[in-house]
Amino acid sequence: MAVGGTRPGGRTARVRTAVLNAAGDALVEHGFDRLDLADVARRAEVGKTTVYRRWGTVTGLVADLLADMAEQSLPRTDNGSLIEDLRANARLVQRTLVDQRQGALFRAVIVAATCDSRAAEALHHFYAVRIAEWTPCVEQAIQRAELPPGTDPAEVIRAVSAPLYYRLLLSGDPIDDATAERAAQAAAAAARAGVYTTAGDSR
Amino acid sequence: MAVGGTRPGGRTARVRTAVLNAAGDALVEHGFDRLDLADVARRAEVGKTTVYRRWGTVTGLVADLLADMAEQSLPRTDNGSLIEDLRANARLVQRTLVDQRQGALFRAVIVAATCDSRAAEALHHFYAVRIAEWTPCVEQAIQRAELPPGTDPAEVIRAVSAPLYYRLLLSGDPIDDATAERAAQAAAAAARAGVYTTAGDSR
DNA sequence: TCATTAAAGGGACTGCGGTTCCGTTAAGGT
DNA sequence: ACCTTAACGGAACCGCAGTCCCTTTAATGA
Repeated sequence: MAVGGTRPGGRTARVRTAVLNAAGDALVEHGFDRLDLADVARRAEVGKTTVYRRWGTVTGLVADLLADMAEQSLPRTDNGSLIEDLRANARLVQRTLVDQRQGALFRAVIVAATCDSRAAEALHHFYAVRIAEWTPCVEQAIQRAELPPGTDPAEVIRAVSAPLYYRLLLSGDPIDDATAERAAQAAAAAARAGVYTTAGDSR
Repeated sequence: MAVGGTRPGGRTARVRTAVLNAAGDALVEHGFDRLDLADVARRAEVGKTTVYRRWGTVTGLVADLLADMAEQSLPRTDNGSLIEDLRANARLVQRTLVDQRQGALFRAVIVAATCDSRAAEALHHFYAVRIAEWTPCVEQAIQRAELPPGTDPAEVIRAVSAPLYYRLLLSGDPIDDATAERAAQAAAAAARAGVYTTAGDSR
């Protein structure tokens, strides 16, 4: 007999992906604040009760959606030099944010994080992982003596993304190729100048 | 007789400030998604109907709140050198975002902008004005030959804020003095390296 | 001071997001 | 193949955010 234990079998998994996809669609169409769980259930061809039981709230659902997105992260490519690596990273982020669907999802997920602590935790984890994936390229640059020793790798990677997100969320300016290029160049210039060394400030 | 025309007299203005203050309090306490207009009305000691009639939606109210915030912007100080000016700017933004009330308000306003086009417009205008206030310090730096000619002033100022907002919204890392200092130094280093020149890239 | 009329107030009403209850389906162990 | 039970589904139900309607207040001009 089947005593205790969770049941991650076929149906449950199928429902989860269906609901997560539907939630993504609904978010892209209506945005975070107009998200109706009953509508998600309808799109997923799933009982409304199921959605409420398993996810409960909009932020809970979005948090799970984020966890799902985190699983399918593409590995970074090695491009030989710091600036090439940072450029590749900037382009990747740019493409993601500009993409109709992905951009809307990111906006929704960020919004959810400001409202709900679980979503916030998921988001912070997501970015911690993403950043960690790219830190090796900075470490390599330090070994190549492209950057001063003691440079904080994570800070360099974050510096590449920051201007792009600034445009996405605050200024509304387009996130074009030139923006990505500038973001990569700026991070590289600041890093070379020793701004991100943990020890101290070297002008 | 009083024919036509709006009536911006005492009571109306009094109601507006009362509601805006109450909305701010409620936002700080509950956050954007838990904002209830009836609750705002209660706090403002104003009829629920009035709030719905004049602002209609949560995003509408937040948009007006932002417009109100835009009016009371403090003028920038002149600190003699580029790095000192950027440092002052970074500190100002840092203080604002760290402040319990202001930080929550900014988060709410940014969230509203992702949901509602009017709020988005208000937000973009707000930052355009804020940025414009600080561009003179970059222009002065160009004249002093601290920066290469052709440097885009707005881009430099945005570069200072971007890492701070990144922490506020995405990573959740603390926005401390060191962060502000690094933001100012990084923007200055990138600008000196010619990253923000419109002409082209001077590595 | 008085007439006029924006604008605010109060309270009943309603549509819908979210919950509850209970019957049905299928995963998975034996 | 069969039994057990986690998980899903349908539908009635409920409370409250948002609307409507009508009354009251006070800003403004003559």
